[in-house]
Amino acid sequence: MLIQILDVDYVMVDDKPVIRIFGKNGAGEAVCGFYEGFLPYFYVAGENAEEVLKDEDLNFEKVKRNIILKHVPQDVFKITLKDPSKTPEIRDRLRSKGLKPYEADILFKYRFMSDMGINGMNWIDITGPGIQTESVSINKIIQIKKMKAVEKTGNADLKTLAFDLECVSNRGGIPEAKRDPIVMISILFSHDYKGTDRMLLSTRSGKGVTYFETEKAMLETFIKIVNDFDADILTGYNCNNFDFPYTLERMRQNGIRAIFGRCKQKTVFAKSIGNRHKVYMTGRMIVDSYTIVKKDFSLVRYDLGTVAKNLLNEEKIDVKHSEIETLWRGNDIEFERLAKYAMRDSVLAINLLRKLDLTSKYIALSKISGTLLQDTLDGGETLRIENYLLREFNKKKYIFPCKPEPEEMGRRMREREENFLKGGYVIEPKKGLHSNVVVLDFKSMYPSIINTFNICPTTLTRENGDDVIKSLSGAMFCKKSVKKGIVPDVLENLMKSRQAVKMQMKKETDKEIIRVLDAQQWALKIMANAFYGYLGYLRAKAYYIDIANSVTSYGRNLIQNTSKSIKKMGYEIIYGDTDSVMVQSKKIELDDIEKEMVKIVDIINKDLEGILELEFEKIFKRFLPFTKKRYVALCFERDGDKWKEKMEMKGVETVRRDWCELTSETMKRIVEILLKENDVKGAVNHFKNVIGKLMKGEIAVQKLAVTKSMSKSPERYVGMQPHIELVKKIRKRSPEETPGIGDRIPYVIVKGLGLLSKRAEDPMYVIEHGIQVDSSYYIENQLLPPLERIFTSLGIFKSELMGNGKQMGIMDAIKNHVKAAKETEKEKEIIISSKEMNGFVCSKCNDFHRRVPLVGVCECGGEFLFSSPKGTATTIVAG
DNA sequence: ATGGTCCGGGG
DNA sequence: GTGTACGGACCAT
Repeated sequence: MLIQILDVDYVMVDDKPVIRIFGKNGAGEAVCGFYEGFLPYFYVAGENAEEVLKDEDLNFEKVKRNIILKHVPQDVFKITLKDPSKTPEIRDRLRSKGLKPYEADILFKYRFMSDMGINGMNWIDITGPGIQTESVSINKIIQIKKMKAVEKTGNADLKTLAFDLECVSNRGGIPEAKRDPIVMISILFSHDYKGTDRMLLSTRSGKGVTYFETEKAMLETFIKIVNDFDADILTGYNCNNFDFPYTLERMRQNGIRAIFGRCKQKTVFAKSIGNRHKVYMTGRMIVDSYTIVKKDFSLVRYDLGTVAKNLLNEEKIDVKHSEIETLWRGNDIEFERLAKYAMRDSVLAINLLRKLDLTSKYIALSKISGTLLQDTLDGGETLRIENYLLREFNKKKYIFPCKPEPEEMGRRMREREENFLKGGYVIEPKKGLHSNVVVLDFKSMYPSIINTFNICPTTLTRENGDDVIKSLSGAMFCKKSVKKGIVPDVLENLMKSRQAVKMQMKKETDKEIIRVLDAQQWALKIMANAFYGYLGYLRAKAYYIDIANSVTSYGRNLIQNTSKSIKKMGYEIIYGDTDSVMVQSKKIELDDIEKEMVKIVDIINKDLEGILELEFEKIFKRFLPFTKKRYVALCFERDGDKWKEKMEMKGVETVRRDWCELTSETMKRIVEILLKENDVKGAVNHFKNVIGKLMKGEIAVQKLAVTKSMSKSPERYVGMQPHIELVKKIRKRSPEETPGIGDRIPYVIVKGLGLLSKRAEDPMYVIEHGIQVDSSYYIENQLLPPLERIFTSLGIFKSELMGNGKQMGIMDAIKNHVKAAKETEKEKEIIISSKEMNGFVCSKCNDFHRRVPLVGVCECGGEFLFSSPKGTATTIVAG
């Protein structure tokens, strides 16, 4: 029978481990395969290992294996035991006698999967008799006699259950699982469950609600539903860190065993690490939409409301957290609103998963690396690389080192301090707004370097000789002809596979298959690119600083040489970073530019070694660099016989948590005017225009609001913060509207005297009462900081931006100051001095203000002086 | 620059 | 479970 592997674990039966493979067959049925007779083992180097462990019931076998830094097979012991859980103890005994264990920290399930050549989410063909057992909640159980991996592209039909909790705390703030009960559980099913796709469990009765007298009864039913529906995936929004740990704790409080995985003996449990949790469940997977969205999409905020609106264009039901208790205790209509709210959250969680197809990429990563999907989702790159490398090492009779122990970590850290890891080479960008700049980059630079120069832990050698290549940073590696490295080989395969998948995609017409293939080629790229980082990661099992440094030194050399050659051909280099150079074209039409550059690329490529290859990547019709690693560009990329246009921003955020909409909007528009319209004056005018509108009060108040959340009661805040001061204000004037702990509070800064925080106001209140917002604040603190950087790179200073009629006190002062300086051609110094200026001091009362407290004069009526960091006021502001 | 702390998401 | 460990923004010396 063919099954797709969802999870693997083992249990001890009669003192022997039995591996259990949880999967799904093509018909969408859950299947479990039992595999007996596989025993845990590991290796140790050192003659007296047998002597050290003579009292243990172990099997010793003397074998020859390859190890890193030795170039002939070594004698080692293969130690086989019966119980996987005994390994750490035996491993540590060996270590305490100075012996070096290998592969002694590999989870038993991964030992098995690696040896059998089976991967997470891949298909296997298992054959054997069917058996009956009460240990798992699955009907189809096969005693595996034969097993083999099978190539199959598609995925089994997976059942998903989304859930969401509501609980009330009578003390305000986040409910405490030890104390506050769950009052509602909403559930949404991906597949029909008893004629419905949703259920709402609650300890209060109402319309459309399944009522329970006690929380205990409700939780027991929840368990029953999960098991009955037999979900493959459980999801929720932030369920890893809230819903699961909370549910599990409530089950504990109620004396219920959390048996809702596919093993009837193992409970679902959560381990807490700080305020973070990791949830373990056998046979099913937990996919938290929040975790993935946060990783895969760039948004300002990640609350479910924002996420649903931006990514799905679906609305969350608007219930403030502080309202939940009121609604729960309220009348029927209020209760119904809470019920709808609860249900919607489950709907959104599952919609995120399905409509955004959040799992495909991770499934592809699992298939390639071998890691189980759950671990691919929870763990990082290191886990995937090590899982993959273990298999590749073993194929070549290499044994893999263990995780570094504290002593080794110490050594690595000291070594790194003396001989630190150097990165890529960055060419200083040429200032200004450029047109027709071409990006040439090295195709998979680091993987190609590793492959070309045979850089690998298995080729690293300390003995010089004819068959050795000395890298630019001084490390030595065996020549390919003598010994091909495992990592170089693996990378070549990954890159070749990716090309093959891309070719296949071009021929394919089925949308669903194209989607899977696209995820696959993406995952192959991700895996290939992760190797360099892995080899330089301090905690990696196969970390060697020489290796990481060799890779980057070749990279720097390549980019420098390439840049030099292109200059020799008579072209100007505008910018370059690590694996790319940006060249000034002499043509104007996109097609001409491409032809011109392809010629250059061909010349460069003739002299490159191995699989290294420079590529024409794209054209920046307009290119505006600010500093190293920060630029905006209007980019044209080839798309068949057409050109695809897009805006590209590197290191420049157009949205930030603490910026109001006006700032983001203005920034986007100005970048657009500069890049698309190539109109510097137009950009300046737009900026002036926005400022003009702002000062005339023509900007919608909502666009000026910044939202922050209140995590504790206002009294407990030590410093002064605008949104907290606003809460205090609201409490005084309309206590019934006071926001609660955890609520998000939007505010705008209004005109008036006194501290900034004291001038925070509710946007709605501002509109209703026609209060004026503090335009100076918005100019100085919201608009100028990000935009000034852009304009400065074009040689336009604050003075020019702020000029034009309107008297603005402080602004005018700066303007005059800059003007005076300009006359003596000393703009640069001004930029520096205005950067160093960190506040204002009143000339009369000596009061220090970090920000301009509006209208340019101090509260006492005195004028301001700029103040430098050292505290000395330097420049007098003219009134 | 570097180091520590706080907070996110959820209710 | 052959456990193993967040990450970015922001402040403070």
